[in-house]
Amino acid sequence: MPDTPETPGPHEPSLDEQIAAYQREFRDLDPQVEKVVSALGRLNRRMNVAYGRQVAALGISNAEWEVLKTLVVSGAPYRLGPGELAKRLGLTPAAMTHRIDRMAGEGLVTRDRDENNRVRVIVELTDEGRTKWLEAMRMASSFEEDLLQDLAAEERAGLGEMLTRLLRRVEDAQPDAGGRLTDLD
Amino acid sequence: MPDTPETPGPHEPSLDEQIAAYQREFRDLDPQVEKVVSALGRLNRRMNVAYGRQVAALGISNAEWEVLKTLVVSGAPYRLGPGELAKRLGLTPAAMTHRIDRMAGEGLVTRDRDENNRVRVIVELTDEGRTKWLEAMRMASSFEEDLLQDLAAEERAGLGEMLTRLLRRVEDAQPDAGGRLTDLD
DNA sequence: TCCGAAGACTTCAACAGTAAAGTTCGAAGC
DNA sequence: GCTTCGAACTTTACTGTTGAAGTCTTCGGA
Repeated sequence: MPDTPETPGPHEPSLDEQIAAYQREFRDLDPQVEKVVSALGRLNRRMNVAYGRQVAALGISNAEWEVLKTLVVSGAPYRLGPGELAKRLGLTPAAMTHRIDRMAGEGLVTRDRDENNRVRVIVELTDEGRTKWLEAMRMASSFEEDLLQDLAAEERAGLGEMLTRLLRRVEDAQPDAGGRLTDLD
Repeated sequence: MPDTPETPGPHEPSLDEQIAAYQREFRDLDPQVEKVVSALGRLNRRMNVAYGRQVAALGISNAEWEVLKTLVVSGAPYRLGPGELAKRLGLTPAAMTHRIDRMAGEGLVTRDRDENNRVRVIVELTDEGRTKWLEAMRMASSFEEDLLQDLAAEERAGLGEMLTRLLRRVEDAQPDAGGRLTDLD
């Protein structure tokens, strides 16, 4: 026995190996379904690592980039309240408070009381924040185009269509799930 | 003016609205690419929420479920070291130590020193852990089949094939990214 | 007018994760 | 055989997130 007998296999399993292992333990598993789901999960994880690396070069974190994106999507004048931000980002209001603190300290956003309703707070993107978003977006979109390079135009269309169909299905199943990730019932 | 004038639009943007907003700020964006990427991200988030809800019913967290899955994939006798687990899960060894502590306390795994090499530690799935995995897997796979219900068999195949092609592309681009999520260069 | 309730954040304590330093055991050289 | 090096995990200090309690403002009724 030349190989280390006690070490099972210090070998990162491929997608197919993973699915085969599941099937050995759970006969009813549909390998085609599992392949889609597992590929989706792995792909997403790798992409987040890649995004993290890229935006780190701009001196921001993935978490901060998410806030910038949300404010940009809200459109000019790029203002949202902490509560609304928290809801869209899937965070608790407490976490949002802290994140805004940090980002305000870095000059990416401003935080002010709403003069019309002094209970509300307005978080607004600064010019610097908008610039960071643009730089991050440039890097991200070039990465994304590179990623999809091997897919023909009609494949991209089909892929986008199928994914949005799946998305619609989960959204219908859990109407509120745009909310907090921890909103577990 | 009946509507609140200062509130931009407390309205969760749809995928298409989001992409349209990006395009207003960044002309060079390819909407087809962005649609694929954004749908993928949203879908993944919703699915994680759904998984979290389901496994919570079994008294475990998503994080714990990931550990169970990794041990099951490793095959009988369901043993891996903390370091290997950490690498596969994208965690630091320190986080792994803590997570194993918790799971050992709950009886899902055991943690023992390797008698052949007392520097090493062996984490092994217990019967209870294996049962939990099976229950979680049952729920997950039925959720997943329901999710893919609207896709014809050939669509599922095409989707799986495209996703694995994308996965291969990111993996080639960052050969080590199976590692820690924070391994940002 | 005043009071009570609700809404929108913030604060606080506890928990999960990271980075870096510490510990322990095994292996390789002198 | 002793020592030094390195590998594998643990510990420590700090960051970010959660859940619950607290604060402040507004609104509606007595």
